[in-house]
Amino acid sequence: MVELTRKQREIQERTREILRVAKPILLAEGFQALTMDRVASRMEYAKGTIYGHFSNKEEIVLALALEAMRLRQKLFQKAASGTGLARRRIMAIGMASEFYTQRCTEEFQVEQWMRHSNIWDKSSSDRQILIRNCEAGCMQIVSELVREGQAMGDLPTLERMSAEEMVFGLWAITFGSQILTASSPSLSALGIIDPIRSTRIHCCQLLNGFGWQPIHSVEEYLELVDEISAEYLPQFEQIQREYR
Amino acid sequence: MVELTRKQREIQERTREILRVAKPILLAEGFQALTMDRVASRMEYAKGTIYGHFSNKEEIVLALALEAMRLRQKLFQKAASGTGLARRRIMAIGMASEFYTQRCTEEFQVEQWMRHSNIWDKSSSDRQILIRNCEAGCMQIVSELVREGQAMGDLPTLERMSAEEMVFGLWAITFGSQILTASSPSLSALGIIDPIRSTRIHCCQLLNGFGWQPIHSVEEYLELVDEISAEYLPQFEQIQREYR
DNA sequence: TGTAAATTCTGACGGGGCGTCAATAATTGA
DNA sequence: TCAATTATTGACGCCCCGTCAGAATTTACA
Repeated sequence: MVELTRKQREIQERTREILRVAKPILLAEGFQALTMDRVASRMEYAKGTIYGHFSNKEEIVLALALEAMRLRQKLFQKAASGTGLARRRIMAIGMASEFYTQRCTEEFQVEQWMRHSNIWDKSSSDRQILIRNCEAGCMQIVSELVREGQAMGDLPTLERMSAEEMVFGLWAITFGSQILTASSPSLSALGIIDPIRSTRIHCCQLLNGFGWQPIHSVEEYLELVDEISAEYLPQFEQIQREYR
Repeated sequence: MVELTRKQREIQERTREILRVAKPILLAEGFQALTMDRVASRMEYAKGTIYGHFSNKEEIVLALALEAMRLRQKLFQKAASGTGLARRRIMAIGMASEFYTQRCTEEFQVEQWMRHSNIWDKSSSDRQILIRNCEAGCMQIVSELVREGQAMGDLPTLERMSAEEMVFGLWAITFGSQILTASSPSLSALGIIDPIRSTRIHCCQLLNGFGWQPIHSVEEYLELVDEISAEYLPQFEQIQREYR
């Protein structure tokens, strides 16, 4: 690693400070409210200085998103490195994902901002690549578990369906649920009282559908989920604390 | 219905014209590029006149989105009113949804813009309600089929899980897949070669997981899907033509 | 320590979009 | 025909973006 001069360290620290200032603005008042002038005046620096760190406000959002995704990846790693059969550890990843959405609300929100095409398209491809890599990292953690399940004989391999494609199903179901939950405030008016419970059940049924042993009844599964949840919660909270 | 004066009809026609002008701008160049000045100058009207129809550009997007969702709803209705058991008709709705994403690309995209919180939050609650109602309408079409399946004894009812909550699973999986497909250009780099096929399989496995008779093997299911697809395609295309 | 070069910081500026509203034009109705 | 009503216009004030010439500060070296 290259030695950094005091100046360089100061600049790096300021980059972090910009993100610290920008985050609450973005989260509390939305992307419109996040203006470079505002960030600058809150930091008591001139606007030009901020532009020295981020060439537009979209870059700030992507930088925040990368931090957020790193946290997600750590939670996934922790879940994947737990005990038990592959299916149990896949479930733990489900819990990690739930924890992230529920307890790291702000990070989850930032990830949503990142996906907005206005924002994504205006930021540099360097930063986009970093994020894609992180996404691929998360994906890989899960698909390794699927491969493990297949290798152990717990999960029948399907003709022309890779581990990644199976993960795609779980990803879609949790991601879809989360987006719908976040963007349809009237979900309960539509008859969906407890979307988290529903999502858990759907994941279970999907895994059952694929014949992943041990098959669980919904009741068993929900109990098991609570058990796993209790087991990992302290570890997830630890990771969250370290991140702040 | 109230009689409209010539003037009123002209105004209504102009509202439609605004949407016609705005749509390609939004789709080809994004929300940034959609400016009131631009719409006005293309229509050879003053900006103020446009503001007489839509009080901001977000409203234009929501108006476009409502049109799009009406089309979706019609496709769903057609699928739901087809022949066969409830499970077959649910599959037809899957095909409708696929058709919409694949062949009504523009409408699907507009729906995505609508979901952006910047846009959603800035438009009037009147329009939001119209959209919510349309969404609820789509939901209801599907949940009726679930109830029918339960009533016929093909689908076991689950303790504390409503028809709507089951639909939520299908909705999440298709919606999630579609968003991921649309927003992750690198999906094939992640190992997901054919996301549509994957999504079909996941839906099948979810329904299998819930024990919805007749249970299909993946192979059977994929063949059946092709058959259903061929059956409905002309009808879907007809609806699409009427809409344009 | 003094000073010239290099680096960092500043904020005024041009460009552009938003939404408004007083003024103007067109239409209606008596 | 003409006053009242309704529709249309576009200049205006406001705000934000991203830049860049010049001021301020730091560094390097005699």
